Amino acid sequence: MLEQQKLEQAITIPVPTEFCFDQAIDYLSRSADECLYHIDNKKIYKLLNVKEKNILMEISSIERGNLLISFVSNEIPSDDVIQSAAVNYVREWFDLDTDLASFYALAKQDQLLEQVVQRFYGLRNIGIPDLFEALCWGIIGQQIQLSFAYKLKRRFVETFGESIQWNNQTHWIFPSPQKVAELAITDLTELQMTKRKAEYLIGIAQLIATGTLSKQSLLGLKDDKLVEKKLVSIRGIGPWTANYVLMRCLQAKTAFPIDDVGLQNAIKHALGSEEKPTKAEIQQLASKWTGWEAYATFYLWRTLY
DNA sequence: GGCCAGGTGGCCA
DNA sequence: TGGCCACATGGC
Repeated sequence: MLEQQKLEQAITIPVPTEFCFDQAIDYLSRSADECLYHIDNKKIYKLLNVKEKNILMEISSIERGNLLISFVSNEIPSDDVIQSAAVNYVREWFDLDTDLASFYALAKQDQLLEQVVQRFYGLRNIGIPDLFEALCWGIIGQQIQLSFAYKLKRRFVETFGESIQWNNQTHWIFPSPQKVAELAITDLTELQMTKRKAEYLIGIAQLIATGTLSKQSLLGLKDDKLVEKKLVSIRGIGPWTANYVLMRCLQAKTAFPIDDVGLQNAIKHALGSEEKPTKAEIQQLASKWTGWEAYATFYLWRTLY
């Protein structure tokens, strides 16, 4: 009975050739402190807000590697708008619309990427489709170790986000810009954010809550350089965060956080070098990645964690 | 206890 | 533009 109800509501999403669900699962499993989705028995559970409702999705891999979205929990949407929002979210989250063939062709000829793409074949640039979440995650991660960044994010989400209970598990959704816009600095410094980070997060929440900044408006700009310029003009967003958000949220293939210390370390290890590469050396290496800088970065990061 | 972390803003030439 | 430097906080 229950099984039948699930099947009626399930949606199949076809996947491209170079897609590997297990790679996505491995990537998504990299931190025990991750709180914005839950993985159990190769199924991903993710709370999504559509039309003022929090809907719990279950994403799994079925025959031919295709993805299946089922809606679980109390609210099972029959609404087309909600269903298409879920499909769009998953397509963006797993970057299913990119043809990776030319990236792999390029990587085959590249000393740094050759081994890496073999090891992570089928890995997609797993994204953060929500702009506010992507910006916050970038800012939270500035200049601190990733393990601590996850802890800060968890505290932030569990303090100011919403949640539902299902199957003995709490499922969280990222705090809304409206909620964060009204916070005081001390609300965030109590979580052990620095004062400056607290200012950045609240400031950006206010820009989004008032409609001054939106994903749609950024995507409406003519090219990615303009988006970068717009983002960098916002307090708390420098070149690193702008490119990080371009690559994780706006699916910009040429986004390249060149100053990233993780990228430097990944290249150092890949080259078996004693020292981190200089910016000029990275630029030299990246000159062969034209059009695929974001994917190259994402795959190199993957070698670290 | 010192150095490092998926940096940024501000100041100075 | 490009180069310093203060900033804060946990991890190792």
